[in-house]
Amino acid sequence: MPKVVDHHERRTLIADALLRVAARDGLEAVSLRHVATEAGVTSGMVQHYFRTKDEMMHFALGVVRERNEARITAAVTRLGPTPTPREFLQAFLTGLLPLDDASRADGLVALAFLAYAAVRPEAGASLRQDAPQLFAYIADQIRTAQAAGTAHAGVDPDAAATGLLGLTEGLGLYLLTGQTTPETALKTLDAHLAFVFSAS
Amino acid sequence: MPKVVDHHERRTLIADALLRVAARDGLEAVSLRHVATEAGVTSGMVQHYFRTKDEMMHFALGVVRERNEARITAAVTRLGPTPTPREFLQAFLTGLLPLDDASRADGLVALAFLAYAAVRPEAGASLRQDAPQLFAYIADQIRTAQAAGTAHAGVDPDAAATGLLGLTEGLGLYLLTGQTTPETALKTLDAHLAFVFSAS
DNA sequence: CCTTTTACGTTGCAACTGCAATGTAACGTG
DNA sequence: CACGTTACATTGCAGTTGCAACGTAAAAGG
Repeated sequence: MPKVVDHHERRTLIADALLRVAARDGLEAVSLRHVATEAGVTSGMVQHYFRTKDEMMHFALGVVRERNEARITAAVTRLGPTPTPREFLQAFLTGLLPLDDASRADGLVALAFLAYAAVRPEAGASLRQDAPQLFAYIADQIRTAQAAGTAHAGVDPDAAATGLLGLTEGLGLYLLTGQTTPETALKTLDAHLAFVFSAS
Repeated sequence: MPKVVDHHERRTLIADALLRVAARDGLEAVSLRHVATEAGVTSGMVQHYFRTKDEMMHFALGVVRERNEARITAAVTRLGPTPTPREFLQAFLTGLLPLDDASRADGLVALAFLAYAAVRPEAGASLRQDAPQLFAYIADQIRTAQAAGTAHAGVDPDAAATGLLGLTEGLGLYLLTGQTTPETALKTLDAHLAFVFSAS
């Protein structure tokens, strides 16, 4: 085995360059040569690590997902060991929002990929795969709170979970397009949480 | 003045072809020649009615907005003369959701344009321009309901308006990506309306 | 040392892109 | 019936695209 290099590291390096290009100029500006120059390598090297452009795109999509996941787990672990369901959800959903520059850039890319995947079923599947568990998990949090008496018993956990996630997604969109401010978004999210959970 | 043709009609014809291409293959598949063949005309004609591709894009974006607007006003006028704020909002927000095939196609295109505009500030402005009035209008509906005693007095009308619109947008996204069903989306929207308004 | 495998770099190509340029036919107007 | 304006169609061009083909250097294994 000659000239050993960390394949995954190289691929991530290239994918990072791709994401920078996408965040700056949009996904349609992503070409082999653009990504290569952005990464400071030759286009031949890009071709060496990704046999096709679609393969590169797919890998980059995975990187975005990983980063988002990392952001959320970071926000949640910052909470401490035993958060209440409401605290947990508040941190979780806030972690989903593009509030700082880094997550904003990722959000823009994610938006571009969403449109990209909307007309490419096979790429869309990769986005959809973990959604059901997410819904179920959030619904469970609400059920737990209901059992503990800290959430209103009247609300349907599943509908509430969909509502919370959908609202977060929508607020994220508004943030990305500049139709609202971080303060308003956070306030709105809190207001919705107040609908689901009992006083404070 | 020779050979009189309805300019606007031709442009709409071309824009419609563009939207079909965009809905089927994504915005990046939109090229002069693709649009021309889809419309069944020559690329020369497309160039005749749009001096540049950006001009064509911008026009098509306007068509999408108009169609959306028409859909909403249709849903609202279907209500009858004196709807309650809740009925009105229910119809309004439901009209925003991509529930049938036609609005779904438009929604996909709108999503693509959103990503497109996210990295093109001048195009983004065209999307943002009517948002503030929309927010204010919805907030006013809630205020009216509060004055009439049909909405909970405790809720902040502005936050609730942002919440309703954001949720609708998020649900629309979930519908487009197939992460939820129309039934669930409508149920979730209803549940959120129930948070804001007093018992049905 | 020598061979084989890997890691690139370079070049080239066919396809496509937006767009300018140029042509032609038709129609209303003087 | 000219004639100028408008409505297209055709062609061409420079730039970009994804990708294949080929080349070279280096390092591990025999």
